[in-house]
Amino acid sequence: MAKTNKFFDEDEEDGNMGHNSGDVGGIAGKRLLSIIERIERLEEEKKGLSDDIKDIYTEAKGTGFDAKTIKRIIKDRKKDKEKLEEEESLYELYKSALGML
Amino acid sequence: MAKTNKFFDEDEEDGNMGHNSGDVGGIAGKRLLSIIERIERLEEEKKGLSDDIKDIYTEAKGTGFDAKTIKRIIKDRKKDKEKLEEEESLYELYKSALGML
Amino acid sequence: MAKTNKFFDEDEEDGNMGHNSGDVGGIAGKRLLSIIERIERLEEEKKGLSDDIKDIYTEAKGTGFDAKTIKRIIKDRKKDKEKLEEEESLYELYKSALGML
Amino acid sequence: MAKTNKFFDEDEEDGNMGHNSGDVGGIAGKRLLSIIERIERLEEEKKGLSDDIKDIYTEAKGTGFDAKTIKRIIKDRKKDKEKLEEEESLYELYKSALGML
DNA sequence: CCCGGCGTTAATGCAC
DNA sequence: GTGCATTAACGCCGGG
Repeated sequence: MAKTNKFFDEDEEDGNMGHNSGDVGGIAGKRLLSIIERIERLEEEKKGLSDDIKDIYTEAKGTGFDAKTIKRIIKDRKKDKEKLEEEESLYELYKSALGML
Repeated sequence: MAKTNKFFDEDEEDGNMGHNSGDVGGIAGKRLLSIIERIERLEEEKKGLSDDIKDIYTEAKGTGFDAKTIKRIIKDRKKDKEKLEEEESLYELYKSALGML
Repeated sequence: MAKTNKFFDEDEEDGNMGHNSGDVGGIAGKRLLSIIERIERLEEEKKGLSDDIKDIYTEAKGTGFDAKTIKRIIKDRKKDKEKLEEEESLYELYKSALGML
Repeated sequence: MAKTNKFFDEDEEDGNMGHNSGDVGGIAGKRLLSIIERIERLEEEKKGLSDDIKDIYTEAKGTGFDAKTIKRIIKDRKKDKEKLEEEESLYELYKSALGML
């Protein structure tokens, strides 16, 4: 097997376990489950926020605004912010190159 | 103008205003700005969560787990069990028809 | 099974075949294979074109041009062709209401 | 200027030209345009092929095949057999560790 | 030579 | 159900 993986590639201390049983269902399984559940929790929160945003657009449309144009404005504002950050990072880079950090 | 819009399509009460003054810069502008800022706030929170998720994957990789497989598992868990089996059986059927078994 | 599929959902004329054997390995399999091979052929051609494009970028870089900037130019030229004036005017209107001009 | 560029960074043979006149509008401009147009031509061809592929999927759906499954099959056929089995076994392992079998 | 970031492209979900 | 907007996956690229 080329790829390392959590279950089989580490040295096995326990010589008594059956072939390839490893940590299956054991500690690594618990860690894996923990990772998965943390991610799932965060994704649910993300989904909640997406729904909130969608609600705002729906409401805005209901009062006569055009959602597509609003999205475009938001994109513009984002771009402006990024441009400023880009300038900042270039500034930091130059300072770094000059040993001013 | 085909599309309704917040600024020009409503009945105008004030016959004295100069050309195109309407609500521009006034109440509708304030409402629009409020909408935009609420959305931007929520999108920032979403971005934060996305970053958190990315961190977890990074950490998981660092301890020997395979991110791609984890994503696949999470996808499975989201999917209705019946639908999943249906997809699998169709997949096997096609492979069988192609002599890929 | 909810989804229609080429092999099992059509009325079976041949009452002698085993349950669910259908066209597996037979005519539908041939049609499926044909579909797949046609798609694969086209995807190979696409890959060839992608490689050609990549070669041009490599050559351009070799003679002192900046690939990233060229890509940006090409994107701009594409966008120019797509621009819709109606959206443009509404966009300007909203920006005006926000004092973004 | 950090990045090389076709117009200003080369040694100037012609000492009489004004500051920064370089090849702008001259030979390098022609070469750049040629590069861009060659790329655009190839990208159009790519787009044509993409459309052809889309047509085949549409047709396949029209005769009862499932596009999603076909895509999965094509993906499989592209993938190295050994790598595919490796992925599958890791996937099964993770499911086993999670008690999803 | 590996890795993380980025740009492109495919897949999903949503609105009409 | 179809087209579109968002989101996720893939592959390339430059830097460490």
